[in-house]
Order: sequence, then C-alpha cells, then structure tokens
Amino acid sequence: MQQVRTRFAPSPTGYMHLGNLRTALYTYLYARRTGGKFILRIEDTDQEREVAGAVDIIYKSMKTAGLSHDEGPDVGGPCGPYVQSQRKDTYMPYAKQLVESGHAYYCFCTKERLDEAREAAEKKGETFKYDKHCLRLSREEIQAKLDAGVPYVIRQNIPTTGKAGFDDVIYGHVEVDCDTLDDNVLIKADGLPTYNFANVIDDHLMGITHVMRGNEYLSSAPKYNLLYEALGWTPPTYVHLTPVMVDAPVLDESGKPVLDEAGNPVTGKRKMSKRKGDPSFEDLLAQGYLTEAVINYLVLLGWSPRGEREFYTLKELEEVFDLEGLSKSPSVFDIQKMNWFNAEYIRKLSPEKYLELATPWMAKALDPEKFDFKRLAELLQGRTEVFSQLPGMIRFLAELPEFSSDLYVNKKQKSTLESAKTALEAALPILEGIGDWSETELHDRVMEAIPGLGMKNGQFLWPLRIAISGQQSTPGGAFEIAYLLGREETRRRLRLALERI
RNA sequence: GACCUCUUGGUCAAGCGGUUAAGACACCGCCCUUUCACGGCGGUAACACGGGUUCGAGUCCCGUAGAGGUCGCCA
Repeated sequence: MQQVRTRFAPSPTGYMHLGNLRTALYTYLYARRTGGKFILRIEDTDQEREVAGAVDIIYKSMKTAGLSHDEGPDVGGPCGPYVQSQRKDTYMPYAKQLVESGHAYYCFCTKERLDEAREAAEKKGETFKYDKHCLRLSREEIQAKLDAGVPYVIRQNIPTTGKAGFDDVIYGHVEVDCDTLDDNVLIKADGLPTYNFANVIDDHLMGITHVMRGNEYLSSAPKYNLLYEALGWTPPTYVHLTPVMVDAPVLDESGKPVLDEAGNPVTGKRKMSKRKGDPSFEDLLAQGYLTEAVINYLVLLGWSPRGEREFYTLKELEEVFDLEGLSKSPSVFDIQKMNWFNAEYIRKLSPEKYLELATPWMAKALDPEKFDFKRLAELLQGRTEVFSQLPGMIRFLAELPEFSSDLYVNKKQKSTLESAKTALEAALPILEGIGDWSETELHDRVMEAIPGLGMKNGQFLWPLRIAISGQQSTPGGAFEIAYLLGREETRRRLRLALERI
C-alpha cells in the first residue's frame, strides 16, 4: 500500500486559529498513525495580505503544540520549495497545458467590467457567473492582446453540462451540476496562482494522498476534481473537516448585542473568529492554559475515540487516531469543558512544575519576598482552573478586602454574629500565645482550646477565617491563611475585625 | 437567492434495524470537611418535525423546518 502523505497548508495570518490548530492536529495524527509523512506548506500567494513575521508564528505554534513535520520550508524535503510564493514558476506551465487542452482559457476582462456584471446580477437577484466572454476570442486575437501586453488571467473552463463530483471520507459522494459552477481564475494578473489552482498542483506534485482541510472547501472540491481529470492525475482522498463554532451573543452592524423581547442578549452559533474576539491558540497559552490540555480538548471536539476514555497525550493519540471517528456536524467550543480539562492537567503536574508555572502569576498579586510561595502553590494547585485566575484568588493576602459582617453568619457552621464575636475574642489570646508560628502549632493550640469554649469547630474556625481573609472562600482554611499572613498581620486583622464587628 | 452539507440532553458526544438511548462538561441534591475546591454517591435533561419502508427505525428512503458553508484576480 502507498505511504500516506498529509499536509497542513496554512496561510500566514499572524496567529493560529483554534480551528486551524485542530485541522493541523488531525492531519498530523493521521500521518503518524499510518506511519506516513506530514508536510507543512505555506500558502502565501496573496501578496496583498502578507503579514510580517506570520510564518514564524506558524512554526512556533506547531512546535509548542508538538506537531513536528517531516517536510517543510524550515526542514526541507524532496518536494521543495514548500512556500508557494517561491514556487511561482511551477504553476504557469500547467496552466498553459490546460489552455492547450481546452480546459482553461485566457481572460482579458477588466475588474471594472466584472464588478459591473456582478452588481447587475446581484440587482436581479441572480448568482453571478462569468459569462465565458473571453472564451470566444480567436487564437489570433488572444495572441495580439498577449503581444500588446494586455493584462490577463487564466480561467478554468468548466463544462456547461454534466455533473462534477468527488468522494469524501466524511461526507461520501458529493455531486453538483456543472452549470452551477463558475469559471474560476487559476492564474491571477500578477502571474501567481490562486488557491484554487495552487492547491491542486502542489498537492499532486508533493504526492499528497489525503487532503484534510476545512469544509469551507466542500463546494469547490468538484472543481478541483475537474482539474485533476483534465491534467490526467488521480485525485487524492478528501477529508473535509467541520468548523469549530462558538455560541456567542449576536451583534448588529454597530457591534451592539441584539436583544430579544425580554431584553436578554440573543446568542447564536458562528464559526470561531479571531476578528470577533475569540481566542487563538496563542491567546489561550497566554491566559495560562496548558498546551496538553488544549490539544486534548481540541482533539475530542469533532472526533471521538468511541470509548469512555477521554485523557490522551499526543503520543497516545498517534496510536489511536482514525478517520472513522470524525464527526459530520460542526462542534461548539465550550470554554467550561476546556477549563475542566485544564484543571485536570494542572492537578497532574508535579508540585515543582506547578510552582514554577504559578510563580509569575502569583507574583502579579503578591511580593515573593513576603509570602511563602511554595506553601501557597500547594494550596492552590488543586484549585486552579486557569493560571490567569490566580492573582484574583490570592490578592486578599496582600490587602484585606472590605467586607460586610454578614459574612460571619453561616447557618451550616452554626455561626452567628454573636458567636463570631465570642470566637474572635477568644481567638486573640490563643493566637498571641503561640510560640512557633507554624500551621501545626496553630492547628494544635486552637483545636485544643475549642472544646473548652463550648463551641463547635466550625463555629470557631469560620469566623476566624473570615476575619483574617475577608472572603467567603479562600485557597485554604483558617490555619493556612494565618500561617501565610504571618503573626503580625494575622493579629492586626483580628483586632481590626473585633473593632468592626 | 442558487447550490452543497449537517440535525441525539445547554455543550462535546456513543449508537451504525431490536439498548432501560452510553459517557464527559455544566447544572442540582447528598456525603466528606475549618470555607472553597478536590473526591464519593445520586438526580434533572436528548433522537427537529411529518410521511413512508420494515414484524420492528435514533439508525434506511422522501419531504418540511432550522443551522452551517460556498457563490473573489482570499485562502
């Protein structure tokens, strides 16, 4: 059997879409699973949209995601160059070949003429289709214009009758009437190929066996197959992947949320889009998501291993990924499940690794000189969903927040304003009598004193924690918080609380 | 508008003619507990609709509706 060759062919936009990353992931996994080759190709035939440094971002994202390619611009390979703008000269001969065989033709129509025609069609409520105007030109007329240097494009000559179709692994056989298809531009006036042409030529020349890409290409795939036929080539196996969606508030033209009769924002599903504020892979990493978690979540968004297992490393995915598990319908990116995956991966980190990753985030809220980050990290690890939440969780240690006395009242802990006051009054001397300010000392001295006060543990400890933290929930109990704050600050906060209660 | 595609709980999804229609996230309740979280146990919640085919349909076929995509000298 022929060796599988897959390719990921992004155009350099300056960031890695989550949808693109997932496509890259599936493409990579399929190659690895089958023992094939994974190729990276840069599709930069649109000179006007060039973004500086964008190609480096692609390399970087692929690298951090762990998707290593066997061939590509940076690592080379037998089918190079792997950047389309550097392959400029390879396309024209094929275009000319198609012109010779009647599958393509020169077109000298100006943009103005086309725009007018497009507008006119639109006004009549019709779909614009190029009218094959230039197909009627004689050989001599064409040559004359060419010699005169009239700008031209080369268009695909699509039959006016019959059907065009292709087979897709996910969607099966798809077929359309040729007369619904437009004569695409193959070679632009600047001499560079369009995507429509370049992808066919390059996929063939690079020996791509499985074309995996977003299903926005589903409607144009029949045209590509026509090209393969015209060139006498065997089409690749197509795998059209569903888009990654988000369920987000619908915005009107001015960017304001659309409201329903009740005044609630209307939400709707749409494709994820960086431009509309949805996070890219880089954004997620910057917010403190772990790449392993992102990969794991993403791979299951649109693909199912059909078991109950849902935790996979990249290595493990390379063993089990298949095309059969790919889904047909779009999937909605759910940040809650993403967070859950992230939290699970964070819990699995070694304490050392966690401390290392959490330190910069903790330092945004606390002075590392003044707080025991190691202990804090131990308390925080099981409670971290996303690292960016950390500063907000620990800021109270640096500065006591304003809080209402209502916080002292807790039914389950049997804590009332009165019992809280009693507890705090009793707590002060106990804490002041502690010699070694450690968690065990704090724990032991306080716990042995509570029964003598005729109180329940919760009745005493709840208000104590509230008094020194000012928050309903904290990453740790009263003893941990007291330890982290230190003797002086704990005493200061306790006195303050007694004044205010 | 035309063409193509899709449709199982709020979300991700299993299911490939016979199941009490899995599992996960989220949500709710209980337990554990000095808070929250973790963990354990339990719960609410789905086959878009209408016709067929069949002894039997979430699974096959046809309509309808809804959703997505395409209709660029962008990719």
